[in-house]
Amino acid sequence: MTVRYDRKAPFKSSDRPTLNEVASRAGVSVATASRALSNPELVAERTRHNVRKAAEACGYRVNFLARSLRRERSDSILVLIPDIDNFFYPEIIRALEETAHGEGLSMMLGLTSNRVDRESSYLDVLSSRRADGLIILDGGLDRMMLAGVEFDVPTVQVLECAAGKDLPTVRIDDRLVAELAVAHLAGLGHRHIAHIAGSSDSQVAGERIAGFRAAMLKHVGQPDALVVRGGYSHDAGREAMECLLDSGERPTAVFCVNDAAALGAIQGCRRRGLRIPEDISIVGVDDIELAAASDPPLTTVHQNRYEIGASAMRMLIGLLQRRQLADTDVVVPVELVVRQSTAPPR
Amino acid sequence: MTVRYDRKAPFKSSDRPTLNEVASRAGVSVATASRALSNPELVAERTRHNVRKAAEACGYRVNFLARSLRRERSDSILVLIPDIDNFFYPEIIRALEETAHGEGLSMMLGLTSNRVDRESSYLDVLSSRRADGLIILDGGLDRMMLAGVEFDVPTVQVLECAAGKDLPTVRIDDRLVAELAVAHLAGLGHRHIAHIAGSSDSQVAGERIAGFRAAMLKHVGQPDALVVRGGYSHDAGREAMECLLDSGERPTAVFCVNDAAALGAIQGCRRRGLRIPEDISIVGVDDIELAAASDPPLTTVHQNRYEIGASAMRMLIGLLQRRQLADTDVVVPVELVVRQSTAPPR
DNA sequence: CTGAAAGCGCTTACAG
DNA sequence: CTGAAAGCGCTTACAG
Repeated sequence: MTVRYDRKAPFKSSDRPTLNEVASRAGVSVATASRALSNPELVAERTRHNVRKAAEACGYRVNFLARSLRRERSDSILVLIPDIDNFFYPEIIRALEETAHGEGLSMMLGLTSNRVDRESSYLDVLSSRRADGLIILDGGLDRMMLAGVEFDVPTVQVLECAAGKDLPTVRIDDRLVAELAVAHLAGLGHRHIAHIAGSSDSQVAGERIAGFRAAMLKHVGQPDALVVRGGYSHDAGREAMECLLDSGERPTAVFCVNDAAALGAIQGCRRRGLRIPEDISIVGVDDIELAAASDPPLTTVHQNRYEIGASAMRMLIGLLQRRQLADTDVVVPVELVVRQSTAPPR
Repeated sequence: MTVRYDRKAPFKSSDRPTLNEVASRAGVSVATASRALSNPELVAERTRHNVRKAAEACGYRVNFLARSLRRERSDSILVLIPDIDNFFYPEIIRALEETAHGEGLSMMLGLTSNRVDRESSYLDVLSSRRADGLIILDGGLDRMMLAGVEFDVPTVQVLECAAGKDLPTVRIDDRLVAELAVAHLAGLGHRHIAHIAGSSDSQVAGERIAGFRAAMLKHVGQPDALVVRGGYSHDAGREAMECLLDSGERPTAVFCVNDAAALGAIQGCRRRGLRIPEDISIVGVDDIELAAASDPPLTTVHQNRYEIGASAMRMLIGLLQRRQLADTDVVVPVELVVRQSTAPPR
């Protein structure tokens, strides 16, 4: 490997061969050189061959900036996520990236910390044509709509897709998530089931609460089941669990809004001297890597995060190519995974 | 919020106002309009004001593709990481992104899965001028050098910076990491200390092994201390620990190559009926979020991942601006964090 | 302080 | 199948 980058001299892009160079080496016009490289079927085989050899000989690489300016598209996608530290996102990002890369698109990543100012500053990236489309996770669009931000770019919303009813979305059925969890626990014989919920401004949390109540009515005949506000983090789950136990409540099972909270809840139970699953059964949601590795391994509702990411990117690519929008609202299936954190009540 | 994007009609970029439009609204030439917007100090105050008003009136946004073509830089950075599922990377990515965004640069993210083909396919992004510079994590450059890939773009290597001695790097002192861990354990009175190491092709793993041996010699006077091959994952740590115990070895303390392996090792100990820290003390490296939340909270060598990412991006920005390269090899400090997974031997 | 002009490197109707 | 020409939307020496 030769590292040709010279740190003393300025990095000159003009040293690089252009299509002009290729064309003259091959003895054709730049138009023909362009065709030979980008639309080979428009050109005689002989010409094609000559141009390709010339391009290779001088190490030609197309200048995407020029191509993009001319074609009026950047072949780049902007992905906005609120918080990359969340264990939930990395696999979605991987799916997005691999799907984009497979189609020859680049992926720009923007982190918003759920802040409208960051979100709207990224819309500049779109409006300045650095990206052709937007994939936005977890309700960013909602916030922007509330803040009155205007935008006009092909967009797919992923999860937390509340307000933008009109935009294409990829999500899961959060009521079904709760139904699966409660049906499992009720099937084991539990009747005192509590729900540690997400933060109150989250649409996902709301749907899971509604699903929990509906499922409790259906399977246990209990309309006003116990719901505690918690959050999506380990700490939030632990604190909610400790509060719950300290308040004198003693459910035999707890359905937690996600795995992080469920793992926190397990820790909270332990601190109060309770064993899992002997004293309390715990169910999470997400099926993060840690769920299987925890002690005990966590029963949870699996989300296919790769599929969520891949669907979203495919949908956006379809939008950009103006294919029909048949699947304008994809619901990715979920599935209960039974492990050792749940057991019949004693 | 108005969603002006019309799904039936093609998305026409030509609907958008150009500098030409702004110029004629303001009654000046495009040259002056450009200056008023990009280099306001070159223009009379009156003119500046008129141009800005005109730009605002028609909702003008600069076309970055055109600007980039003209300026011969994309104001975009490519970041290549092997594996986003690793808990270690997200905070580095956040630091990279925030630092880049703070300088008005976009960040493109490429995932390589440690595969040379993916890595070199991303070099195309550089050579086609979609990005001005490269930040590469964890030895990708090494592999490419071995594979004979050529490239010539401003680059900063982060961690696992073996072969490219000549390129700017940001890393930690992996020997010091081992020294801190062993000194702590030896200070508690441990003499039978084992090391669960990383995979053998990793330079980081090699340095930590070397540091471990040196520290064992220094603090315990034992030159051939026990080293077991493990890996960077929870499972690898657990399996290594189980192997170690099953082989009849019974160290009183174990220094693990990272936190994931350390948490796995704790689980392995538990499965063999051993308590942490009463029977065995465990030290990790990284200080991932989980380290503090685990049971018991893990003693570990903290890496400032945010600083690693931010330094790398700052260094690359410096390179691109041809500032001097004084700090061409930054070593980010590490620090021992003592929690409850270590105690004196019984 | 301002404008006319050249040019960044491509792609693509339009003729031939 | 190929070439000459226009143009994507900017920025920046160069004159004035």
